[in-house]
Amino acid sequence: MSKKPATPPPRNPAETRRRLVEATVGLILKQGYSATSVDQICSAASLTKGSFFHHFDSKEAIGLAAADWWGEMGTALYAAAWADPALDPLDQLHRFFDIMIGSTERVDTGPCTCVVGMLSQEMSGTSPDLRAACTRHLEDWTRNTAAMLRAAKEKYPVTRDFDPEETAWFLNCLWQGSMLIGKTRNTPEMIRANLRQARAWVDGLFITTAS
Amino acid sequence: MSKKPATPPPRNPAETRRRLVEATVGLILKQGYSATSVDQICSAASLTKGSFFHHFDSKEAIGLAAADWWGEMGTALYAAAWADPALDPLDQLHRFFDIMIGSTERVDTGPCTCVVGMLSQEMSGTSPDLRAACTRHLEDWTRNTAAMLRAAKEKYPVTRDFDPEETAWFLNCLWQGSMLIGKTRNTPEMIRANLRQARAWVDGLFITTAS
DNA sequence: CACTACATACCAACCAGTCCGTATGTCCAA
DNA sequence: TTGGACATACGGACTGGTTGGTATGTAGTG
Repeated sequence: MSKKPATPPPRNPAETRRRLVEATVGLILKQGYSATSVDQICSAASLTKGSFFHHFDSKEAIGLAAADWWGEMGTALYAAAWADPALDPLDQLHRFFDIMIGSTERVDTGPCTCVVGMLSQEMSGTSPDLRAACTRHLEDWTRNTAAMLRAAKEKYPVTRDFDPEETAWFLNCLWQGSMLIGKTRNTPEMIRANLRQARAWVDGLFITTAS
Repeated sequence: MSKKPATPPPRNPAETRRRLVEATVGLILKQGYSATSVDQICSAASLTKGSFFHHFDSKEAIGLAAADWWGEMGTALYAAAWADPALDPLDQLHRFFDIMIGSTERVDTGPCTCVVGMLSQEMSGTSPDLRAACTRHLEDWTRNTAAMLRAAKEKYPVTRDFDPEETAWFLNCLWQGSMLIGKTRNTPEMIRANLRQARAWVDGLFITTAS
């Protein structure tokens, strides 16, 4: 008989931290940041408050961590579209829309929603740090989207001039707004319809020999 | 000389109720619904909690009242665009965009934001009643927008077919998303750029002899 | 042993909501 | 015209529970 019990309390700080952040992300997606209490986070992560405040100085600190976690997850998700420079920029953009449409199909986690959008809406006015974190992630998203548009603009003739940066913000806002209003609806069908329209709009910017 | 003192304790329930609702609207716009306490509402309205709960059964009840107040204000604001059936539908749509652009110019009340968007984001997942109220107001907005698009579609030849309803939701989501992301930015310039792009997009749907 | 990772117990402030007292306006009868 | 009955409007103290955060203890680890 070994002295160690079968499942010794797994003393794993990195894993514990990850559990706390992921629990926070889940709660923010369900009920928002303000309505989420530290106690709820702790019980969702099967931990106590003492442990929580050992890993995070404040509730705001884990809000920042949740925003960053979400940003990294999003970057990884979208990487399939924009990370391959060999891919045709228009194909990149199509993959990009496919990924967004795909994220409306996971109904198990409730409606399609976004931690960064949630935090921007709730906390931009009261927490400069959270606001800055959201700004950063939104700018990352936009920068990558603008890069695809710019590359497509260089490769293909355009039907009318457009600013890739402005267009990227347009798409970002449409995406965030779709998730927001999508929460009030029973199906994600409207979100998908918006993405189809946006895709058609982007396609319409370029003249391709194929079509 | 009237018997009434110059400033009698203003026993005016309708006015009191209005003050409570408007204070709530202001606080929701600044810091969101969850982060707004009944005590804050009371002190903003210079009232006490006893009075508050005389007029409203719960915090949720004044949330509903705030949503409705906002919806009515919005309807009144947009009425200048869509209430005149004699107006050319494309002119209606242009006025519509002018009104939205105009509401980004009031910087005195902080960034351009929306009570219904706030409540949708924060409370759709936890309060069916608030969610229903938001759904209703968003559908009103979309219905009126779709009506303008439909009228324009009947009057002018179109460059490509489109569904007025779907397009209206597209515009609504863009508008909400613009206000959301606009909170993270220092100027409303991005919101205005989005509205300009949306206006150009709508214009591009129709063939007008003028252009 | 020193240090980290976590638990327990606790705090003052705050939360939504209740209770009750009081001031005010309304209606009706004398 | 007076005055009392009654409902409404509001003030203010209070409650049980929750909030974010702290102080302290203890067990595992190098």
